[in-house]
Amino acid sequence: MPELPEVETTRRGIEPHIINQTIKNIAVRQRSLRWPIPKQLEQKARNQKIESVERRGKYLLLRLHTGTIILHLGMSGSLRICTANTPAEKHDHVDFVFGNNKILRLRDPRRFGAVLWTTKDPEKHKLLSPLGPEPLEDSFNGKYLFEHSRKRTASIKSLIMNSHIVVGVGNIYACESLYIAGINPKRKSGSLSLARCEKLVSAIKHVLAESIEQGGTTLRDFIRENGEPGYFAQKLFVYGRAGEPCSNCGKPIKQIKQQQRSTFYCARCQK
DNA sequence: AGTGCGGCCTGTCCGC
DNA sequence: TGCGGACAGGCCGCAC
Repeated sequence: MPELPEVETTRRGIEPHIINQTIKNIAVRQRSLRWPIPKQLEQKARNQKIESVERRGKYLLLRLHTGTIILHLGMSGSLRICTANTPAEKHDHVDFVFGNNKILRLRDPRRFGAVLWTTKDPEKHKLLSPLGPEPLEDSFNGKYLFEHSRKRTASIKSLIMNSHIVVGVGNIYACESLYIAGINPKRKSGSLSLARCEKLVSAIKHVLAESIEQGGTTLRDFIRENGEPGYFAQKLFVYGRAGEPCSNCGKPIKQIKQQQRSTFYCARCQK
């Protein structure tokens, strides 16, 4: 479910409630997520203070003095701030209970998400170390994308969704960025000119930044830490709009499959 | 090394 | 109503 804007919206939402707060208890109701929640997590993190709430790609990092809790929301995960009065529901797998009586509660029906623990620099963790640059930072630019797309035969859509190239771009924002840049999602990565790489990078930055401003995209079940939806869905040009007229040329938006994922695009405007 | 699939899960929706 | 199948904001770990 969540792409970078949804994860960043979540990060901003939870940070003020838990920063500098001490974890009094961790209640794990379901340990079997994408990987099992490590047994030592509760003991290692208990009575530790949250020193920072950071994001790297779609991972959230809760830094403690002795280590870091790594969270990933997978396809269906969400985090909410609540209190002990709020009864845990079916898919509420983990509660982090704080000294201020607030609870950070992880819900994840499909259990593609993860809760991990590392004592190293989290950037050196095996899941984080191969990640590409943050899309909103200057190191992700047209020249970078151009150089990393040379001689590649994979479609440009799969390239920008590859977290080893750039993090945070999921299925919705890949479709939207390619539409804004006027690039056909099926185009081979290696065939893009430098100018078109620059255009695509600008589109990615624009779409992600605007979605963060709107609190992310809620299609069905994404919720913020306070239970509110995000409002970017009303600004989507192509995602989920198969058959609707292209807002530029009026031709119906096409839906195809790439890498077993739906792609939405305009065959006239995207070449 | 790069590419493309299978698989992990549950919930929802659609057609019969 | 019930049932089967397709589909859903991700991404690792394999084969080739």
